[in-house]
Amino acid sequence: MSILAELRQRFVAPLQAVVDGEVDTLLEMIKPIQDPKFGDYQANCAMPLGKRLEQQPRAVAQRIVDAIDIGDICDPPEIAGPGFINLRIRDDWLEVQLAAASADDRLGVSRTPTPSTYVIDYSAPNVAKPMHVGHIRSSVIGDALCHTLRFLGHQVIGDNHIGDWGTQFGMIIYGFKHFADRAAYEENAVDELARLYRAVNQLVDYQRSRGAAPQLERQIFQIEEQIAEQRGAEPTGDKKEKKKIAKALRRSESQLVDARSNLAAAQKRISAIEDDGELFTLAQQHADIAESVLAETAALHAGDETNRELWRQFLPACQKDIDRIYGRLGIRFDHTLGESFYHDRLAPVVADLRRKDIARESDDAMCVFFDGQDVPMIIQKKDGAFLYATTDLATIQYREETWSPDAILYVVDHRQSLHFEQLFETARRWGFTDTQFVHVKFGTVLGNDGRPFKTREGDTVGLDGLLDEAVRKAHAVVSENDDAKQASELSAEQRNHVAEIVGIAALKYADLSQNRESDYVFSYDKMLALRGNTATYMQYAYARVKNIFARGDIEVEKIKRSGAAIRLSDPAERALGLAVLQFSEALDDCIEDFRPNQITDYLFELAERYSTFYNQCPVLKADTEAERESRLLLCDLTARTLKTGLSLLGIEVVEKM
RNA sequence: GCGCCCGUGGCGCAACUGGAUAGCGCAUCGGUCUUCGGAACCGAGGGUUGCAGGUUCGAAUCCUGCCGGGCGUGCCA
Repeated sequence: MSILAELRQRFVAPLQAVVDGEVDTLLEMIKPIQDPKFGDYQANCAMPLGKRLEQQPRAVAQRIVDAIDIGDICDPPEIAGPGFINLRIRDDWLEVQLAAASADDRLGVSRTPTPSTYVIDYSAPNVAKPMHVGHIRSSVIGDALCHTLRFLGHQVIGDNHIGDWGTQFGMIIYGFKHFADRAAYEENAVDELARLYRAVNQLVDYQRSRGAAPQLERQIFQIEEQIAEQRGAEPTGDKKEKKKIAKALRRSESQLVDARSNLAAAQKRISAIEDDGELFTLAQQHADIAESVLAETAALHAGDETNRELWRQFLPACQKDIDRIYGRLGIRFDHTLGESFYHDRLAPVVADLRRKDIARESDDAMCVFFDGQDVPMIIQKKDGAFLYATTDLATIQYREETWSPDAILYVVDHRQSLHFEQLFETARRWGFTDTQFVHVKFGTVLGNDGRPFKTREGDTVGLDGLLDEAVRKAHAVVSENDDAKQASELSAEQRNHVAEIVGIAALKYADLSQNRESDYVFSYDKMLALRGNTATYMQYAYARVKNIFARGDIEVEKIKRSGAAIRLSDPAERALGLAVLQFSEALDDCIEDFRPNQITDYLFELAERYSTFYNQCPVLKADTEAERESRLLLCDLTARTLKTGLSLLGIEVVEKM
C-alpha cells in the first residue's frame, strides 16, 4: 500500500472525465505537499489543464473535485491559490492503514507487480592493491540499491567486476620472482603479497620519478617564463582581451602550483629510496623494473605457464584480503566475475564487432566511432592488446547470455561518463536494444589538497585504517554515554560490538546521504559524525523504542493479537503515523533515479518525528490503557520501519547503545 | 579548442524532477531535566538560489548569454 498510489488511482476517472487520452502525466502531478498547513498531498494538474482546455484553472479543479470519489480517504478536497487541490488524509483512514501495516511483516510495502531483472555492477576494486576511501562509495551505494530493489520484489544480480588482470599482477609476479620472502609467504600470503606490491610499486615510482623530475623542472621554468610574459603584456584596452589574459594567467599559475607539487612528490619518492640503503641497492639492481613489470603482465596475458600458475596462486590471497573488508562492511556479492573471467572472449568480441562494421581500423587500432564525437572508443590497441572497453563489451555479452537482464546498472565514478556513453551506444548497435543501461554516477572523493584521493605511501589512510578510526571514535562515544548512565549496562564486549556497528554505519551514511554527483573533500569529521543527520540518530531512536519495551516488559505480539487499535489523537502521533505509511514512497523515490539519499532523508524525518512524539507523548505512562497500547503499536511500527529502512542501506541497528 | 557536470545562509548539503512563505545538519545565540535514555527536544538569527535576460498562472529547477569552478577529451582503468 502506498498512499500516493491510492490517491492517484482515485484521480484516474475524474481526470478522464475532464480530458481525452492518457492521464499518466497528470497523475504524476499529485504529490506530497511541502507545507503541512495546506494538507498532506496536493494535485497540481488543474493549472496546466486550465491552459489546455482554455478554462479557468479553479473551475477545472472544481470539476475534478466534484467528480472524485475520495471521501473515505480524505477530508473534502480544498481548492486553493491558482488551482491547487489540497488533500488532507482522514485520521480514521490512516488508523486503518496503520493497523494493516502493524500486522504485516513488510510494513505494508507491496512487491512490484512488474518485477524486472537488474544486474548491478559495483565496488570493482583492483585486487592486490590496498583499498582506500575512493572504493567505499561504489560499494556502499551499489549495496543499498541491491537491497532496495530486491525488497521491492525485483530480481537482482550483484556482480563485483574486480580488476584481477592488470599491471598490479605484473608487479607482484616480478616481485615474487626477484625478492620474495618465501617463509613469510608461507606464513601469510596476503601480507607478503602486499609487501611485494608496495615494494615494486615504490621502485617503479622511483624510476618514473627520476625520469620525470628533469622534465618537471623544465616545465616549471617554462611556466614561470610564461607567467612573466603574461604579467608584462601591455593591455590593449579591450575589456574582453583583458579578461582573456587574466584567465590565462590564472590558469598558468594553477599549472605552476600543480607542477611544483608534482615535482615535490617526485623528489620525495626519489629521496625515500635513496635515503634507504637497502632499497637503493634494489633500485640499482632493478633499474629497468617498469619495463620488466609490463613484460611480466604481457606474459601473463599471453598464457605464459609460470605466470599463469603464480596468478592462480595469488588470486585466492587477494580475494581473501578484499573479503575481509567486505566482511566488515557487511557487503556480499552474488558473483565476483573479474576481468580475467572475460579474457578468452575479448578477441572474438573484436572480431564480431569488426565483421558487423561496428568497429573499424584507424591508425592501426580498432575503433568504434560516434556521430558528433571526434574521439572514438578504442577496443584494440595497435600492439594488439585489449582495453577496458573491450572487457566491458564482453561483460555485457556474457550478462545478456546468462541473465537476460532488463537493466544493467554501473555504480561508477562520474569521470567515466564518456566511456559509458560510448559503451552503451556500442552495445545498442551490437543488438542489445532491450536492455536499459544506466551509469549510476557519483562524485570523486578528494583529498585535502582538492585532488582525487589517492594512495600515497604514508600520507593517506587506507580503508582498513578508516574503518578502524570510525570504530575507535564510536567506541569513545559509546563508552562515554554508557559511563554517564546511573548504572552502565554494556559489557566490554558489547561496547566493542556497538562501536563496530555504529562506526561503520556512520561511514556508510556519510556516502549514502550525500549521493550527489558533485565531488566532496574527504574529511574525518564528516564521515565519522555521530550527531545531526547521521545513522547514529536513527539507531538511537531505535534503541529508545526498544528500551520502552524492555522497561515495560512488553510483548508486542500480545498487544497485536489483542486487537488493540492505533488512535492518532495527538498531532505528534499523526505526524509520526503518516511518516510510517510513507515508507514505500521513499523506496519508490529511491529506485526512480537510483538515489539512496531519498531513503536517508526519509528515515531522518521519521526519526525526527519519533523524537518529537517521544518528548510529547508518554507511552508507558499514557492516560488510558487504550492510549498506551496504541502508542506501543506506533512505537513498534516506527522501530520496524527504521530497522528495515536502515537494513536496505546496509546499516544495522542495536537494541542498546 | 570541443564535450559533459556544478554554482543554494559562515561551512556541508536538500528541495519528491515547473508549485504556494527555498528546507535540513554542523556552527552561533536562547530555552527545556521531581515524567519512558539529554547521542534528545523547543525556539531565534542568518538567503536577491553566481550575474543578466527570456519562456508562463508560477522558475533554484526549462532556454539564451556572461562570470566562476570541476571533470573528460585515440591507444590507462
